Amino acid sequence: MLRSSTLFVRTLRDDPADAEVPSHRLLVRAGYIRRAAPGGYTWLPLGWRVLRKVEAIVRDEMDSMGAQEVHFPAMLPRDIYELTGRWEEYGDNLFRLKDRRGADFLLGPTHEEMFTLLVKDLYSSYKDLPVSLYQIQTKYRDEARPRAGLLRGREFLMKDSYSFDIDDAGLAASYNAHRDTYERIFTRLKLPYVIVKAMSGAMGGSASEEFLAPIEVGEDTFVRCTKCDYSANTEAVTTAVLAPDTSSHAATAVIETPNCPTIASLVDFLNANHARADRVWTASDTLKNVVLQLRHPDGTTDVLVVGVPGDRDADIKRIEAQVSPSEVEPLDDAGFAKHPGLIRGYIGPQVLGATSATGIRYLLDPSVVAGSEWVTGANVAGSHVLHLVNGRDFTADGTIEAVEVAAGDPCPSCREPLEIARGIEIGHVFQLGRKYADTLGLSVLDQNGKQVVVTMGSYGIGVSRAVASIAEVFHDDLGLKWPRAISPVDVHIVVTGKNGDDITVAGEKLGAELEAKGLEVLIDDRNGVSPGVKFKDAELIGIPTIVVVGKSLADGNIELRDRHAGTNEAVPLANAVQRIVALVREG
RNA sequence: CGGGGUGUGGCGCAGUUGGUAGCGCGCCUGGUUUGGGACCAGGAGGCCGGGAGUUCAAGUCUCCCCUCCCCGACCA
Repeated sequence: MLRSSTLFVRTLRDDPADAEVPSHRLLVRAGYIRRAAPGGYTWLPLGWRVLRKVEAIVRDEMDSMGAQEVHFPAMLPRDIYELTGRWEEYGDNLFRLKDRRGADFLLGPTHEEMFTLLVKDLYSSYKDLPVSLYQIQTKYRDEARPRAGLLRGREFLMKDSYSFDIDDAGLAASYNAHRDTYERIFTRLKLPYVIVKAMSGAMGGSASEEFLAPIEVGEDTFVRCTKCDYSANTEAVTTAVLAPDTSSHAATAVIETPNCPTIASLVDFLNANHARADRVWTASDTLKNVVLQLRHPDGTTDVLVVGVPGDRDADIKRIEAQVSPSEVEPLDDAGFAKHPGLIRGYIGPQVLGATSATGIRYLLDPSVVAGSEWVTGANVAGSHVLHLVNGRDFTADGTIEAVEVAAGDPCPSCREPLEIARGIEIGHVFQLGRKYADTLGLSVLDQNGKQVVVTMGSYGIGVSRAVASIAEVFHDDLGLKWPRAISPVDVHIVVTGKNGDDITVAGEKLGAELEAKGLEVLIDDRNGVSPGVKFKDAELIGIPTIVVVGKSLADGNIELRDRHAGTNEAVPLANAVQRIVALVREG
């Protein structure tokens, strides 16, 4: 039985000044964690219990899916990470250190290399596969900006697992098994989640999905449909395919538009001097041509122009994800100087495209559908052109997802509006493919005696981050409200009596009886502490069931308080054990 | 890494034109209290983030560095 009188904890009456987000504030205030280093936290007894419970659930489900637990050192030698180039590639995010002989080591930020080499070390036949291995391990990343307490630290606890398969079908099966397991884990943790498509970037074609807990303080932005179950990382959203515009259009007409280098000035000018009969001109009638520079890995550069509706912004990150590994930036003045055909503020697609006069590559956002009509630059300073039709008057070299995704955009799956939300990344499943196996030489003999490169998946759950995420979901103004499965104890008994009186004796007896039934009990046995203080502490600490043994004992009752529901029920002392055990057992 | 803020007993804060640090909570002792963060009396506890400088004298002024928080960049 944990006793408040001796428990190593100190609750704080005031919020710590350096904590902003609720999980950080409350975990410190209720005595679960203390900051020990930049981006590093000490787990106090109550917090350590919660962390271990989360860990136990993760372990239980991983074992159930047939994954096997191993444990690597956190301190790893440089040479292995040289093999995959990640000693350099990781940059400043990698903690590097030297031993007494000057040899380089690192603190593992993730363990793909180690797992790959371990399997290579032990296995050499297709008969050994598939296999999934995992560990629950402290990870180190020298984050540029640790923030929000446990949500982004430089040292944190993570479950990482890796699957090894002989072929793509096997990888898909392992991936799905992990995905299903993650769903079970987060369900047991009571963490709400959405599974969003993530960009797989340079890895090429592999599936990757993130599990996001939809919480405002999260760092990841995603979209989800207001109607169907579509959701995706903002970078990975695909535009709903719209029907071509088949209406007839007037012939193009070049007009003088002095001093209209911006979309806003152009729209104002049009409404003042070329008013439409049916409605006013808006930014969405204009075609904006964004000039970008691609920087390729070999150091060469290219100019790319992207056409987007004038009321939308281009999302450089999203574009970059599609031209990876090239980097994307706006074309600078020097770049413009090399392309006199590009008249800033008056660029139109008539001079763009691989087969055009300039030869500059030109891609359209899919929202610029075939047959649609636009107002755009005439490639002459002070002139624009009306009624320019995609397909009739100009063509592009192709399409690229370019506009910044906005709330209200149509869902690619059902056309209903999308909404934008924030989330905490609590898990990630990723089909790695053969990247690491190729580089590190992990292959096995197949049934024909031929060497086959193994295909891998990697899967992560932030265990310490999950604790913070749960605290973000389950709290109120008074304090934390843990789900039963991960509460540090099952029951918090508050006795309001003095040492040795009937109330205290009854409280102690109840605690012992509950413990005998297998429940974990915290009893507030502090002498001389006023009931108000004990109630406040109990609410702050957030055990889901609070039992008050106090003045109602005179009527033979105890009080059963539900921290989640906020209810307070009088229960005869004689029935208390049975009631409380039933409550805890039903979860 | 850019921008903004911040740093003073365990926690929250004050500290004037430079004169050697104070309040509330918490903690200790004694007493009175005991159903919503009690009261009285007496105590303990601080290299004022660090370093260098200006000055007879620095929490306070100057310079450099660091921390933490927020926004952005970055983030398997």
